[in-house]
Amino acid sequence: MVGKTSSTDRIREKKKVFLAREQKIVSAALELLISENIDRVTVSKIASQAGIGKGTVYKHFLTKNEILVRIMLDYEKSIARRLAAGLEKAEAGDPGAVSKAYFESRLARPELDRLVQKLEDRLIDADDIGPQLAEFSRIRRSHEEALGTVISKLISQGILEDVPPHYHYLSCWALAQGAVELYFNKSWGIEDASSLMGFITSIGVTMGNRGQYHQAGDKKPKSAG
Amino acid sequence: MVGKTSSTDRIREKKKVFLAREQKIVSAALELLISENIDRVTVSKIASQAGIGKGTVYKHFLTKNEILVRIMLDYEKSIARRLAAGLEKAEAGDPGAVSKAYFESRLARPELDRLVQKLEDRLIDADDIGPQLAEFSRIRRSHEEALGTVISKLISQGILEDVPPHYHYLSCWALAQGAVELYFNKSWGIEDASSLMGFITSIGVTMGNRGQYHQAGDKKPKSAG
Amino acid sequence: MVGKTSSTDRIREKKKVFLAREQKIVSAALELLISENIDRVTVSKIASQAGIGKGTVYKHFLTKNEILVRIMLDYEKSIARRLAAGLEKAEAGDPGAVSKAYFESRLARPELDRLVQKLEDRLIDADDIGPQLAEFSRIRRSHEEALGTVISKLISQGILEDVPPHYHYLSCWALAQGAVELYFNKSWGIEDASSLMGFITSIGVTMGNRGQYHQAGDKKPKSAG
Amino acid sequence: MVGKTSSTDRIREKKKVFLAREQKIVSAALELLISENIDRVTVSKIASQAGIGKGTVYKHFLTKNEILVRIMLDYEKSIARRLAAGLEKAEAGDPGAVSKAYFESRLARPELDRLVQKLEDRLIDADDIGPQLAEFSRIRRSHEEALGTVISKLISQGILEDVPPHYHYLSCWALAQGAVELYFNKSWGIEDASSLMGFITSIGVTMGNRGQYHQAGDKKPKSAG
DNA sequence: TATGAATGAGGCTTCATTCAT
DNA sequence: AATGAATGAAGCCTCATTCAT
Repeated sequence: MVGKTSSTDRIREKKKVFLAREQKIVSAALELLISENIDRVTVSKIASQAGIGKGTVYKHFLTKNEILVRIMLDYEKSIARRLAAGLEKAEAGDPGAVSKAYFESRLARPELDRLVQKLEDRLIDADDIGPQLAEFSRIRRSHEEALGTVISKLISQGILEDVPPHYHYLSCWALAQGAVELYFNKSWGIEDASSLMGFITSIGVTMGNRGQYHQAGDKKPKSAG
Repeated sequence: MVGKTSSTDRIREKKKVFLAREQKIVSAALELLISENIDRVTVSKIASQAGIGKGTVYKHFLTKNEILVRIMLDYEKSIARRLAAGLEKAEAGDPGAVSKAYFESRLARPELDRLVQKLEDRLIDADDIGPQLAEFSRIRRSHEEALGTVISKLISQGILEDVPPHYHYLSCWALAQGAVELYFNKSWGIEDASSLMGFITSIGVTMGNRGQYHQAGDKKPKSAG
Repeated sequence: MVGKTSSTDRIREKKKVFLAREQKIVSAALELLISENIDRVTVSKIASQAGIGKGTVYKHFLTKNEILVRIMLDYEKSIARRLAAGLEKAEAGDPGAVSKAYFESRLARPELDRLVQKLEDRLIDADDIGPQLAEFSRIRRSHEEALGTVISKLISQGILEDVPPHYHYLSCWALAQGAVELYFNKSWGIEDASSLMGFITSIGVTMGNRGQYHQAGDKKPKSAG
Repeated sequence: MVGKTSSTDRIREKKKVFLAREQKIVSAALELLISENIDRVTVSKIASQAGIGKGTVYKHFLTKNEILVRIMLDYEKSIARRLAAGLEKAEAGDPGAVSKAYFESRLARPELDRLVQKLEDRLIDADDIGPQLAEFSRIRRSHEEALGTVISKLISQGILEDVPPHYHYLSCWALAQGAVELYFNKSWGIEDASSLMGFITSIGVTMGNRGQYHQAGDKKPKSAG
C-alpha cells in the first residue's frame, strides 16, 4: 500500500508535469517576445529561458510556429473571458459597458496585444498551423457575434447609429488596435501615455453614438458613460 | 546640328536612366512587399522582380534596409503633401477637413499604409539606417505640428474637446492605423470594406468633438496589467 | 555494476567528444591554411575537411576569425612552453641556450610560424576578436619579459652588447621571422634549407654579442623614405 | 606648319599620356595599399584615387593582380638599382658596404617593403600573372647572384664565414625581412623604432663574419664598418 | 524521456570584371 | 578612348529542425 501509486496516478502525475512544462515554454516565449525584437527570439533562447533543452521543446510543439500561434490563441481566449463578463454587466443595464469592456481587455496589457498583432502578421500565411489560425479567427468572430447582439439592442434603442452591428464592433477593434500601436510607437515620443489612452478609451466608448455619423453636427449629451 | 547630343546631355540622360532604375527597384520591392509576407521578400527576389541582377541593387542602396526605409520615407512624404493641401482647405473655412484629409490620405492606399507600419516595426531598431529613421520621425512629427495649429483653433472655438492638441491628432492616427489594419486583416472576412471605412472615417472626423469626453480621469489603462 | 555508466560519466564523455571535435575543426583549418592560400580557405572547406557540416563549425566558434585567432593563440602558447623549458636550461649555466631555445621553438614548424605571421597580419584589425588579440599580444610580450631578465644578465656579464635588453630579443624575433619567411619563400628555390636554417640559427645565437655593434648612431632608417 | 603636329608626334604624345596614367594607377594603388588594409583596397577605390574611371583601369591592366604584381616588380627593380650602386662602392674597397647597401635599400621605406611581402604572399599562386611572378623571382635571384660574387671574395679574404655564398645573402634577406615586419608589428608597442633598426642594421652588417659560426666564442674586432 | 550537437538551406553583401554608350 | 552601371559567383553567418544517445 505504501510507496506505491497506481499506474493511473502516475500517468496523471506525469501529464500534469508535462502540461506544466508546456505552459512554461509558452511563458518563456512570451517573455522573450515582449522584451526583445521578435525576429531575434529563437527556439534555443526559448528553451533556455524555460530552463529545458531545445529538443524538449519539440516534444511539446511540432514547430516553432505552434508556440507562437499558441500565444495568439491564449490571448484571444483571455479576451473572450473578459468579454463574457463585460456582456453580463451590459445586460444588467449598462449599455456603455460593452465597448468599455472591450477596450479595457485589450489595453490591459498593450504590449501583449501588440505582440499578438505582430505574430498574426508573421504567421498569417504560415503553412504549418492552418487549424490553429482557423481557430484564432473563429474566436475573434465569436467576439464580434457576442457583441453584435448587444450592439443590435443599442441600435434598436436608438443609442448607437443604425449601421450594420459589426461596423460598431470593428470600429472599436480598429481604434483599440491603433491605440496599442500608438502606445508603443517610438516615432512619437509620447510622455503622458496613460492620460492619452484614457482619452482614446472615452472616444471608443461613445464612438458611433447616434448623431455623429453623416450629419456630424447634431450633438447630444451622452446618456451613459 | 541634328543627331548630335552634347556630352552634358548624355550624362543627364544617363542619370535619368539611373534614377529610373532606382525607382524601379523601389517599385519592385513595393509590389513584392505588398503581395507576400514581408519576411519572404529577399533582395534576390526584388532584383528579379525589377528585372536586374542582384548586385545592381547594391549600386543604388547600401543595404536591404535602405530600400525598405526608402519606401517608408516616400510614403510619409506623400502624406505630407496631401496634408498640406488639406490644411489649406481647412483654413478656407472647413474645419472638419482637417481630420478628413488625414484619414483620406492614409486610407487612399491602405495596403501601403499597412506595409509602412510593418516596416517601421521591423526596422525601428536597425542599426544601419539611423539617419533615415530620424528623418521618418521628423516628418511624422511635422504632420502633428501642422495639424496642431488647426486643432488648437478648433479647441478655442469650442468645437473640439479641450485636451492637449496632440491628443486629437494622435487619436486620429490611432483610428486610422487600426482601420488600415482592419482593412486587411484576414481574421475578419470583411466584405463591405469601403462602406465600413466610410463609417470609420466619419467617426474620425467627429472624434473628440466636445461633449463626448467625460469623467475620463477615473480609469487609466496601465502598461503592465 | 557493469555496462552501466552514470549520468555524470556520460556527460563527461559527451564533453570530451565535443572538445575533440573542436580540436578537429582547428586541425582541419590548420591543414588547409598551411596547404593552400589563406584567402582560399573558407568555412565551408574547413567543415568539409573536418568531416562535419558548415553549421557545426558555428557551434564551436562564433566567427571564422575565432578559428583563426585560436590557431594563433595555440601556437604562441606552445612557444611559451618551450621557452620556459629553455629558460631553465639557461639558468643552469648555458647562456647561449636562451636565443637558441627561441629560435628552435620557432623554427620547429616553420610553416606554422609563418602561418601565424600571416594570420596576424590579416586579423590585426578585425573587430570581432579584440580580446583574443589582446591575449595574443600579452603572451608575446611575456616572452619578451622572460627573455629580458636573462638577456640583462648576459649584458651585465659583458657578453651581450649594452643596449636596451629588448633590442636583443626583438632582433632575435626579427631574424627568426625572416628565416621562416625565407624557408618557404618560393622566389628562392632553396634546396639545402635545413643547413641554411642551421647557419641562421648560429647567427641568431651570437647575434648582438659585444664587439659587433659600433657607430650605429650615424645612420638611421626613416619610416618614410 | 602651324597647329598641325605630325601623326607620329601625336601618337608619341598619346603614348606619353597613356604611360603617365598607367603610373598614376600604380601610384594610387600603392597609396591605398599602404594606408589601409590590403583586403579593403578595391579596383574601384584605386580608380577614384587615380582620378579616372574604373573601366579605364582595365585598359592598362588586364586584371587587378597585374596592378599588384607591377608594384612588386617596381620595388624589386628599385632595389636592384640601389644594389648596383652599392656594389660599385664595395668594389672600390669597402667590403661591408655590400650588406649595408642591401639593408638600407630595404629599410628605406619599410612600409613598402612590407607591402611587397604581403602582396607576394597573396599573389604567389595566382594563375593570371605567371610571367610577372617569374620575372619577380628572376630579379630577386639576380640580387643574390650579384651579391654572391662580392661575398665569395669576402669569404676568400677570410672576412666572412666560409659557407655557401648565398647563405650570407639569404641571412641578410631574412634579417631585413624580419626587421621590416618588426617595424610595423602592432603586438610590440615599439617606441624607439629608429634606434632599434639601427641596431639591427649593425647586426646585419657584421652578420656571418668569421668566428661567429659554430664556435661562437672566438670574437674579433670588426675590421670594416 | 530529455537532450543538445549536427545539419544545410537560404539570407545578405562584396567586388573583380564586362560591355554598351 | 573612357566610363561606370550591371553582373553573379562566392563568402559568411543564422536558426529551425532532426536524431542518436
